Amino acid sequence: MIFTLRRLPGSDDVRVALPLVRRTRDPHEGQWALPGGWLDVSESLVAAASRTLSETTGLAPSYLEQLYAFGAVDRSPTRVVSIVYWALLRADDVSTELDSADQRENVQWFDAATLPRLAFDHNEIVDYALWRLRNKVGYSRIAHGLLADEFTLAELREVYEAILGRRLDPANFRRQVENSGTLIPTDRFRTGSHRPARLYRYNQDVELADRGPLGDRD
Amino acid sequence: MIFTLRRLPGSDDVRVALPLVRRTRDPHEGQWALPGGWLDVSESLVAAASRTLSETTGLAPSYLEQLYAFGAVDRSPTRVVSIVYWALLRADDVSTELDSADQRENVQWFDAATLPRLAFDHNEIVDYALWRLRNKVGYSRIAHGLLADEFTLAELREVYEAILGRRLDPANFRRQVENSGTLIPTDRFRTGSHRPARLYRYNQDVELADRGPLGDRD
DNA sequence: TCAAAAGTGTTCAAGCTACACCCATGC
DNA sequence: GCATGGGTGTAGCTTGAACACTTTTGA
Repeated sequence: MIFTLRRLPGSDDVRVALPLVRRTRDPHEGQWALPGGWLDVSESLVAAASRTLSETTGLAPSYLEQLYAFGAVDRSPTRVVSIVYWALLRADDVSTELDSADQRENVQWFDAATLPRLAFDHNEIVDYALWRLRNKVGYSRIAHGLLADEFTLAELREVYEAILGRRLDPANFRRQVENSGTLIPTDRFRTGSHRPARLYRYNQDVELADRGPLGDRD
Repeated sequence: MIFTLRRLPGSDDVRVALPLVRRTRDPHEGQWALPGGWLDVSESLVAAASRTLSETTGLAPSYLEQLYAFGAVDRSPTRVVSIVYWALLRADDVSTELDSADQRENVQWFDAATLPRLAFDHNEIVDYALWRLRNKVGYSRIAHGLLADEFTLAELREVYEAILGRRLDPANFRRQVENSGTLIPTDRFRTGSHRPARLYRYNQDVELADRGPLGDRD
């Protein structure tokens, strides 16, 4: 499951988007489904997730984490246990790649809020992943995975707003994120419209204890 | 992975305890390991976890949740992917069963804080599960899974203290848990020493949004 | 000069912490 | 009576929400 942000063409809104693949074989042929693949005998779970991701989008994720193992007996005609991972892609990486994606005609990007009916139990999986994403944005720095190295506070706030689905007070957001100690101000500014905004970087030193003793392994 | 609470014989302290099984075959023969088993072709993941649990302890869990899927290539001589579940048992259920457990000589209960070196990567798995338990006690009502139907606030606080590993202020604990709306006071009291303490039940109606859209399924 | 975003200050309410204090029971 | 845990009250601090306000740019 791959998430990124896209600016809606007609409006100023930023939305969560994800790529789906059209099924070309019989269980649910023609329907859209999450990209997936089989685990190789000598391949770790993350490695398999990473490989599948790259086969679908041609990109390396900026964040990758196990979501859940789905194993109900009736979720597929044949018995399948899916160990689902979710990933974040930076918007600028995606945009440089969109043209080639057009050529993979069986891959298409969708707005996460308005998905069609998907194959298998994939709608439930997406719902759960979106719930995790919304939760996690509050207590970890995954927003970083959706931004370039340097960004303004307004851009960071846009990410939070897209994920949480509601507006945040710019003044309070600034203070909260500044006090968290995870941001380093640079001496560069983003100009172009109105008053220039200071650019920030994420502080790599702060441990987030995001995943507890699991850390970055597995 | 099975958790319960036990009162230390010598002291008044309550500690988190878990059962381990002694390996009787070659990878890590003789070492202690988490109970586990193979997934049947027509068996859901929870069902397999539940079955393994009952085969180990002869008991049904009061709480059962998927922990994580471990799939590093080198975690076992042969390739094994373990989808680990964790469970809670009520202390009183366990104590009625302890005698028969003595007969299963390859099963033994350990204090979670002072475990020996376990087989495979099982120490890491326990660490991660304990971290999840500590986190989760803060925002969900899993403490319920370690208590009888009716309990005093002091007993509930003991559960929190055992899991978190620190003392809590009785006055503040009372207010927090009362204001959470998850407890229903009964008109019964626990007598026997000093002033009788009111017994409480958990309010089954409150949704905890514990696992998000996953709910109790899978 | 004006619109609009960047950035600062202030107030209010809610929640948590520490701790003093009263209440009811067994011994 | 008195020790002890059950239970209540309260002052101080921190955090977050709301919103008024100042600053700096492009047009």
